[in-house]
Amino acid sequence: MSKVILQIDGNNFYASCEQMIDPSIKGKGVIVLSNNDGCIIARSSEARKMGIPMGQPYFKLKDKLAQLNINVRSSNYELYGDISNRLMHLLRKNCEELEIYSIDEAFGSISRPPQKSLYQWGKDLRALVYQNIGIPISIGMGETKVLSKISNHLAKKIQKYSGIFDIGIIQNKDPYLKQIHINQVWGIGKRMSIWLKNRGITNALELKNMSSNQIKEKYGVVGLRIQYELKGTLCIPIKETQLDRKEISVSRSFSYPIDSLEELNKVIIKYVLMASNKLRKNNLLCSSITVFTNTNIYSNDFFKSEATEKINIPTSNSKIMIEKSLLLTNKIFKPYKKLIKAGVILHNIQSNKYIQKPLFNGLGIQKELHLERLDNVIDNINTRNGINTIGWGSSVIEEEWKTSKRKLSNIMTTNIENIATIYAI
DNA sequence: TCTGGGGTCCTAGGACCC
DNA sequence: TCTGGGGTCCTAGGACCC
Repeated sequence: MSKVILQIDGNNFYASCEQMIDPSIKGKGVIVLSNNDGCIIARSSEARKMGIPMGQPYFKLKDKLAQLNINVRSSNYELYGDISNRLMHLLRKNCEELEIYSIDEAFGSISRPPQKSLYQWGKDLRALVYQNIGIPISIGMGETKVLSKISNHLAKKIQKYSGIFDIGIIQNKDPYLKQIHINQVWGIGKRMSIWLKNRGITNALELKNMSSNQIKEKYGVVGLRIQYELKGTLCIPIKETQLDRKEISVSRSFSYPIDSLEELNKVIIKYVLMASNKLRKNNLLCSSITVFTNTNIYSNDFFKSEATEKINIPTSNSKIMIEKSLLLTNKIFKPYKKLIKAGVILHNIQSNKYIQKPLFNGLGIQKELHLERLDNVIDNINTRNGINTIGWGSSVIEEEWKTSKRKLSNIMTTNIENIATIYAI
C-alpha cells in the first residue's frame, strides 16, 4: 500500500453554488463578481465556453454579458462558506487525511493497493458529493501535492477523464507533464514564470529536467521544492490540523475615492471594529496592528503607505485598537492623494485562554472589565440585529460608502428569512 | 466613472549580543 | 588602506496561493 495525495476542488465553485440554489440558471452562463462588483472572479463552464475571461473588470464586459444573456451575481460569501463546510465535512469522512486548503479546495490522502487504480473510488466520491451537496467536484491524484494539482488540471481539461485523473499510476509521466504550461504549475507565479521562460523553460517537463543548482541559486528552497515534487518526492506534507492563524485582515476598495484624513479615519475605525470582532469570535488576541491605504494601482502616480504599531498587552478590545489605529492613519495619510482602498491587519495572534495578565497595565481591573463588557454588549446586539446596528463614534458609514453589491443572491441555507416559500394548492 | 479580499511562507538586512 | 566574527531575533517586503 502506498499513500496517494488527493487534490479535490469544487468546479467553478462560486458559480456552481449560485446554480445550486437557483435551478433556473443551471446549465446557463453564470458569472460571479468580486466585492464592489469590481471584476469577474468565477464563471460557470457555460460562461467560459462563451469566451468570458477570468479576472476582467465588470464594466468592460457589461454589454457583452447582457448580449450573451449571462446571469450576473455579486459574491455571496455567506452562502459559499456554508456550502464549503458541508463539502469538507463529507470529504473528511471519505479520506484518510484531509487538509482544507481554501474555501473550495482540499488536499487529502488515501492508501493505494499495489498497482491498483483509484478511478472507481474517485468516481463514487464524486457521485456522493453531487448527490449530497449538489456541487460537481474534480479529483486529482498523484505522489505529491504538485503532481496531484497537475492531475486535477488534466481531469478538468480532458473530457474523457470526466473529472478524475490519477497520474500516480502512470509510469512515464513525461507526455503529461509536457502538456502543463509553466505558469499552471502550483507554486510558479508571475515572476518565476517570466524568469523560467527567459531560460527556455515553458512547461512542467522542462522544469522537472532543468538544473537544480540554477533554481536553487535564484529561488532557494522554495523553487527547489517545486522541482522535487514534480519528480515525485513529497516535500510539502498534508497539514491536517489547522495551524493557528497568524494574522487577520479586513480591507476594502471604496465605491469612490477619498482624500481627507477624516474620511480615512472613519473607514479605518470601521475595519478595526470588523477585525476585533473576528478576534473575539475566535477567542483570540493580537499584539500588533498595521494600517494601510493606497491610490489606484492602475494610475500613473500610484501611492501606497502603511504603518505598524505594537500593542503592549495582547488585546481584542475595540477601544484600545481604535486608539492605536488612529495614530497610524495620521502617519500614513498624505493630502491630495485620491485613496481608493484601505485596510487593517492584525498580527501576533494568540489564544486568549492562557494569557498572562500583567499586574499593572495602567487600566485597572475595573476599567478593563468595563471595556470587555462593552464589547460583549455591542457584539451581541450586532449579531442579533445586523452588523451595523451599533458602532463606535464616527464608525457609522453613510450609505453611498458601502461597497456595492447590486446582484446579491439569497442566503437560503443560512438565513431563515431567505428560505423559499412553498405554497400548497 | 468603474480593475477583490484574505491569507501563508521565505529571506534579506538591521539591531543587538558576546 | 584599514575597520572581527559570529550568533539570534525581529521586521519589512516579496512572491505565491485561492
